[in-house]
Amino acid sequence: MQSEGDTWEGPVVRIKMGRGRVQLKRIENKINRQVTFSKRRAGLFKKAHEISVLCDAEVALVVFSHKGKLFEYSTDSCMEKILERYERYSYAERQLIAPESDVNTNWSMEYNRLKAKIELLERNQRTNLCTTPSMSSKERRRRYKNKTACFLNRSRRGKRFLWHNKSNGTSRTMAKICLAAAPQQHQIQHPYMLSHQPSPFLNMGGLYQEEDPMAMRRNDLDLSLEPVYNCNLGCFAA
Amino acid sequence: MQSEGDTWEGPVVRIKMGRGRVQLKRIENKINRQVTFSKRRAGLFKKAHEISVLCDAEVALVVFSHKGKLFEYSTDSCMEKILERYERYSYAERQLIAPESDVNTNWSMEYNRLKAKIELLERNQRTNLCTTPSMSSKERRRRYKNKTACFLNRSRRGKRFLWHNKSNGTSRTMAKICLAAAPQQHQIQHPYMLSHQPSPFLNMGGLYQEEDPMAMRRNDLDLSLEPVYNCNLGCFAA
DNA sequence: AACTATTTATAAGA
DNA sequence: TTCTTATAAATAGTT
Repeated sequence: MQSEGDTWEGPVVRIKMGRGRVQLKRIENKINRQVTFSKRRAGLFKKAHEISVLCDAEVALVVFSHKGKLFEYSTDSCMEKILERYERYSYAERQLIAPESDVNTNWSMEYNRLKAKIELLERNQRTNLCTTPSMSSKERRRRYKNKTACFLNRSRRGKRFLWHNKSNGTSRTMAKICLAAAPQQHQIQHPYMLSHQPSPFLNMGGLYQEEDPMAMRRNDLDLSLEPVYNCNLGCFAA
Repeated sequence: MQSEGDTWEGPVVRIKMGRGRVQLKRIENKINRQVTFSKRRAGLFKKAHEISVLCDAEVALVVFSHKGKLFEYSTDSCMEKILERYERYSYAERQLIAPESDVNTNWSMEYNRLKAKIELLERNQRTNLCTTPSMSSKERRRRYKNKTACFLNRSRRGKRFLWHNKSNGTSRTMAKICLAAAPQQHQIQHPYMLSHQPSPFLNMGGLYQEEDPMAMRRNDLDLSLEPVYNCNLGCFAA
């Protein structure tokens, strides 16, 4: 793309980077969009990592490409924990904002009761990781997932993950990895620094299309109440 | 901080930006850390927004400052939806990783039952926005917050959020807002572009301290496999 | 909050 | 994809 002369009036909707100029709007050219996505994604992840380290912040970053490929980054505390913390925060936030609203005390109480119960169940589940024989295949799979999740969580909780960069023969310690899963490829790569050297990991065929609108429903909000707001949520503690 | 001469060997752990040089490690000076956090956060959010627009990507970014203040950014599709999508991906992923596991069906069933119930209750809550008269002030505040969140979410889900930049008299269309909740302040601001013009929104007292060390644990390894593999995960669709 | 000296990020092009 | 390069953007240290 050639620059269109030297005029440059810069409303917020325009940005200029490197050579040429770009409008802050969707890049129509598929190839360019893909290239830009790769470059900027790497830059974004790098920035996320830097701020987390320099400023001791907790960061969770989720990116879905236009094609539905997932890329994620999170600080040591792990994605799930950060998202849980986020939910808790949002929850508390919402509560704070709407301090006067009273009507259904009953279901409100019940609501809390269920939450507390769920908290317990979740813990239990993490500990036992088991399912009953009468469950449906779907349910079974869900259980399975949970189990795996626990396993992963445990791994995450441990020391950092060591990844060997085969490209140059050196090994680097990376706290985070960027896992990209797509119809035709699945790779683990360093979201920053090593972003130019993706390491093939899994490669599976198949197409995934998000077609069921209900499938978009949230995993029930995972309002895991946890200790962070111990003062406010103490009542929910198991 | 003065540059220490002109030598510059750049291992991965070092970065140089602007004047001076910086090691990619926690900034010990509290003031500097805070300033750097603000600047980089603005930059990070801006980048996140840019990639989402330019590449038509869906982005969710959650940042907790060292002090526990929350900052968030998400594309139009809204944070909750993106996180839901993320959960689904991760879920399918885990399923793929650990396809064999099953044992406690009973509590498992109960667990799901409760979840479904909560789902309903949550919807109900969003509709009614009420609290019981017997709740503590803290609890009341939490309810309140919830209410506002709902409002915000609704705004987000609708067309873009219009924000008037009073500084220059022009109005800009911003899809996202940055919601910062903290002990001493609560504000909504544009995470990018307008990051230097925070708009006071709410200001509430209260102290929030992240004291639980476990809450800081990291996740390393987020092996999210995602639904991209419909062949494998189609069965998980609701 | 501004101001810059510099470095980093990146759009094109190869 | 990956590298190179010209330039714009980001930002550390200052004011």
